Amino acid sequence: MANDSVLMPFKDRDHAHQSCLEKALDQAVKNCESSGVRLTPLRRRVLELIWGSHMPVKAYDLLDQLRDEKIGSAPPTVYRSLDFLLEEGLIHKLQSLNAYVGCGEPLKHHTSQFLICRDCGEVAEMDDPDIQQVLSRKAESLGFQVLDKTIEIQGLCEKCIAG
Amino acid sequence: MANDSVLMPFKDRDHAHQSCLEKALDQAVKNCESSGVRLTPLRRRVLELIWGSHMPVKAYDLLDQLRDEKIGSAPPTVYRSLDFLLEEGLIHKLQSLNAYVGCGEPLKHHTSQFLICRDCGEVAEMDDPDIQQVLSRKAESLGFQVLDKTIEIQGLCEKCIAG
DNA sequence: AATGTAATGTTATAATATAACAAATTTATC
DNA sequence: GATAAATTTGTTATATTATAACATTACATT
Ligand SMILES: [Zn+2]
Ligand SMILES: [Zn+2]
Ligand SMILES: [Zn+2]
Ligand SMILES: [Zn+2]
Repeated sequence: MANDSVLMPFKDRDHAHQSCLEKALDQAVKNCESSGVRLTPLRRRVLELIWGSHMPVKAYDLLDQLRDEKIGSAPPTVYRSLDFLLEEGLIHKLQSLNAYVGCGEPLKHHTSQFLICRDCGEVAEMDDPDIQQVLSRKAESLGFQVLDKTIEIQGLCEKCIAG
Repeated sequence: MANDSVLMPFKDRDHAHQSCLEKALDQAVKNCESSGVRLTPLRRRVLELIWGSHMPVKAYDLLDQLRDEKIGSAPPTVYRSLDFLLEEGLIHKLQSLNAYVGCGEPLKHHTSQFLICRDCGEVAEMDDPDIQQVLSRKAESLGFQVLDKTIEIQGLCEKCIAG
């Protein structure tokens, strides 16, 4: 079973996360250069903080961390950065958690489907053509024009089931 | 194409909504009787207010209406009723809107997929086996145990496209 | 350097939701 | 029916998530 559709799988706790972080930042730099937008130090730092793990991060937790570092200080600081990163497709918002995760494939804009583990809190990101197709077909058959999709599956990841 | 999977389609503005409301309340009474739980006047009224239309309703709008009627008065009043109605499967929460809609098929608990029109604000509810299956299969192929699904498609309904 | 635009700072407030405890109501038991 | 237990609702306070409005700073263009 080819799983190209999994953009960001569940990760082992001891995986080399530094490379996830570096890859994400490299891609963000490229992405912003080619879009002609500015990945300022603040925006870059917010992205780094979000990529601190594969768990969704809350806006006010980001704010606390920024305050510790004497960067920014008020909600608009972090929400503006989040808006920027969302618009550039560098992060996603999980509507069912009011939290944010780094995008596993930021080079092209796309919609995703998320698997959210209720035990370990990690998130996996997919962009599965079969899922997209069945939803698109269904909407089309009802004369509905799709503009955006929110698809978030909550449950238990393989490792947490294994115990 | 048989569309049993559509539990609550988009409705014409001039449809006989009274019958939607009565059906929903009748089913709620039956549902609660068979579950041995109490559909108190407050809970019943909140359900009625939610069924005032096919548009999602916000918690604080419900609270304002209850205050006008001198029923309840504080956030916990409405949130408790919402929790009750959610647990009984009589309403659903739309995570992408922080708003609530009546369930189109409350006699059995189920997950749904929602189509949300950004123009008219109406919501259609589906429980489509093809959608459920493709998601379940995908999750299963990744060793993920599904506990809950959030599937909300935003776009334009047929009538709004027609203009 | 002067000007215009974009980004960030700052203060205040809006919108959504829950905690904790008291009072009232309903149900169960004697 | 009186009493006790459990459920529901009331009440006050607070937590959490997000935006509005306007001032200041940094950057880019001329
Ligand atoms: Zn990693
Ligand atoms: Zn897990
Ligand atoms: Zn109706
Ligand atoms: Zn519409």
